[in-house]
Amino acid sequence: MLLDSKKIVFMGTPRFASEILLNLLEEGIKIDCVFTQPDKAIGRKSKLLASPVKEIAKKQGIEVIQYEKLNATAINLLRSKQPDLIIVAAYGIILPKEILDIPLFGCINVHASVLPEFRGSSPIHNALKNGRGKTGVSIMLMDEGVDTGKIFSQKSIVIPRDITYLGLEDELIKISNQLLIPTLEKIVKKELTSTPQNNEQSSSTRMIRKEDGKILWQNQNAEDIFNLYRAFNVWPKVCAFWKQADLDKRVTLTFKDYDSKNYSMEVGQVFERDKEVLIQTIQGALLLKTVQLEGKNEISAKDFVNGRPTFIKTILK
RNA sequence: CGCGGGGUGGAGCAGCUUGGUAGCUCGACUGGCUCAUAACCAGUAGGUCAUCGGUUCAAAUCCGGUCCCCGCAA
Repeated sequence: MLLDSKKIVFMGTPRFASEILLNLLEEGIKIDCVFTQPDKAIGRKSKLLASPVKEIAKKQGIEVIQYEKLNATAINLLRSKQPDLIIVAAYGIILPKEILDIPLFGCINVHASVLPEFRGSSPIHNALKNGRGKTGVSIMLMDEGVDTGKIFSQKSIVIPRDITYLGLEDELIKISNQLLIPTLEKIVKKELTSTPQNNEQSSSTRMIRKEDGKILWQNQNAEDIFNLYRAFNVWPKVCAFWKQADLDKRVTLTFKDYDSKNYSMEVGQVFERDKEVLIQTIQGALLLKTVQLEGKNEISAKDFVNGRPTFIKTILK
């Protein structure tokens, strides 16, 4: 394989990237070193947490390089490595032009959407949140814009209606892995042409914020909220507020499904039908699966209502 | 030492402020009713109240230490 003779650097941070890195290694591709974001202080004890990419690299004995941003030192370091190819997947740090110019075959990005749709940092979340029926992955040559480079190859899949973030991410990892090595081989053999993106059809996504998970009862219908749940199931999760003794307590919710029927209830009101716990929205009702009250564990809607019968009939905000 | 909530039969909660027989709903089991049931009726079992120590005639409850779970913030 021509790829074997190339010096490859990998850049990535979250699980989407680490699974791609792992697949490359399992397929016998040699990775010279890995760039990933610095360890982040996380949780109540502010423990430092290494990125999934770092975990994989460490296990495989690959050098790990961590910079907050790619400054002159980082650029010099990378230049000294003399890579032929840089593979980038969800790295989360902008690559300056000096970096893009280093490798002979360029910086190749694996992006989890069918570009030019959903450029930016949260393509998977946005495909779900917007209720898309299809999404996919794109492999492209990076340029100075955010996911604006010329496309080498793409593959799309159907999004099942009941899939949530983790499941969709798995599917996208799978097709990325199917697509990446053949694409790289063709790039190295110079057998592949790249096509520019149609900028007029582009859309962009930003980083997900904690408050994006808050349900807006007056603006979002049952389908919107269900899609929000599918997108943010892992993080930040969707939440609402339950007024108890004049205190607004945060409740984190998950749903089984939604019902497009309307019941004679107020928007945000909780009620029971056929042993299920439902919440009325401006259009349709949500079928509740689990509830987590702040400070407590996540439990099934049935158990929650059992211990707190006053939850029924209350109106969530 | 970032802020806060919590640990009570198998599950989810109440009781704690003002110490004095551990309670509710669900589940389990047994029996009954029923063509039948996830429904209904009657009954049974199941908890050293996270843990260690202190105060007290007496601690789930008050005080202190430890472990574990969770929300917020970063």
